[in-house]
Amino acid sequence: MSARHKSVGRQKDPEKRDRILAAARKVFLLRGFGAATIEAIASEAGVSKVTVYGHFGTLEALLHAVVLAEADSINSAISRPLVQSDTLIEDVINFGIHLLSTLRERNTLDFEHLVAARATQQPELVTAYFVSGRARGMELLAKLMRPDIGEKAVEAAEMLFALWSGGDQHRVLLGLRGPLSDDEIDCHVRFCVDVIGKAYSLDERK
Amino acid sequence: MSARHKSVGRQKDPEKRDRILAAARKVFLLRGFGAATIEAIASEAGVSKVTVYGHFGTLEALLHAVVLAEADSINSAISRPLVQSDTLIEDVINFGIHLLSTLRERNTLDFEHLVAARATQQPELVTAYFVSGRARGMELLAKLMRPDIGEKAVEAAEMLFALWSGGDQHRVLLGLRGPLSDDEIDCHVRFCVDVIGKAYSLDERK
DNA sequence: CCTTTATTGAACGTCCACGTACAGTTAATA
DNA sequence: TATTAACTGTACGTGGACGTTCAATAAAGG
Repeated sequence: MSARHKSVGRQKDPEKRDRILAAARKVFLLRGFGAATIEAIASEAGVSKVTVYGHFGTLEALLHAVVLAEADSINSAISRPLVQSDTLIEDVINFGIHLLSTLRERNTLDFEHLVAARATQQPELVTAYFVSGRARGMELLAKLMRPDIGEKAVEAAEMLFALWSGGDQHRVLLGLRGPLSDDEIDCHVRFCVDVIGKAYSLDERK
Repeated sequence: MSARHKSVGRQKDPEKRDRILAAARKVFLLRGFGAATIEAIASEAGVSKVTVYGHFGTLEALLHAVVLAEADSINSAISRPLVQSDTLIEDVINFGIHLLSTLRERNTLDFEHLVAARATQQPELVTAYFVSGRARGMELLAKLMRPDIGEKAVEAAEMLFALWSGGDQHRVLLGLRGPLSDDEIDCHVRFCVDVIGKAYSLDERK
């Protein structure tokens, strides 16, 4: 009955799929998941409603696809090859600066909200977003510090992440203040590294 | 025209107001804001729809009221008079344990989600929740440490908060793992205090 | 060629929640 | 007592989005 008709008949247009995704992205961010409708997305994509149903079945599936794509993009932004500097500490600092610069972007913030809003109804979404975002970032950071502090690196990376994204950055996420300035990021990142450095005796040698 | 008819005619029944609030709380937590309807809340409260419109005008207003009430309750839970112990550090640790015990509760987590989900559409909600929750907690913690480290106390309190509620507690919030056990809380709280203690030379004297 | 699938545009019936209105009651004040 | 306003139950019209169907056209395979 339900055999795979792979190469029979017309193909689904991948370009339309992309247009739908882009439109969905736009609508979700603009109106939030609750107010987003398939019809609005179809119209925004310049595509018929039936086509949307054909590519993705439901709003949830659409959101899932959108978030996955974006998580990937954000993630690869974070893990972009870092400039190697003289000391390990400088490397860590650069990583932090780069991370916070990404986290303060309007786009990133909006996506965090979008995902958080669905935490109860679509837990897999959160998992996917977290795993391909934060989790990979932490791994990278830990790898960076491992030469110096060994197995404690994972723990230290987690603490650094917590410090970096807590405090004022958390306020930014909640919309309680505007995005951190470059100076604030630099200052905050270094300060946190200092704190963790003392606790884990990260030192200056390379 | 629009004079205040304060004491003319029947009064709005405060008990019904409470029933509506309780019902709204239940419905919001159960179905999320997006799927909550005034009719469902009215029926859950055993009250006519018109009465709900009379007490609160909109769903948003209802959510606002519900969140304010809950934030107050959570907040007063956090700032409950602490057991005085021998050392300042023990006091701080007790505060942290108490805080994390509150944060891991299903109820608290659900409310954080509810608020986060509305961050874009109802920013005032986030502000209110944060101010009467986190912010007061931090003040208290800072006050606790001020005798020892003076003006740095605010900064230190913020760092501690970040460390405490980051890492695994953050995973709990995202639904990536079950709530922290008592042991985990105890251990984590002490460890964080240790880290911050080293950076700010919190010491054992009282 | 023929068959199968994708896509469109429009139309469909359904459902659900909205916000309001009405007539009748219950409770407060003056 | 008369007045004013809070309530109830019910009903109404409206609008929005759902998910599906249909006939027609376009693209891909055998």
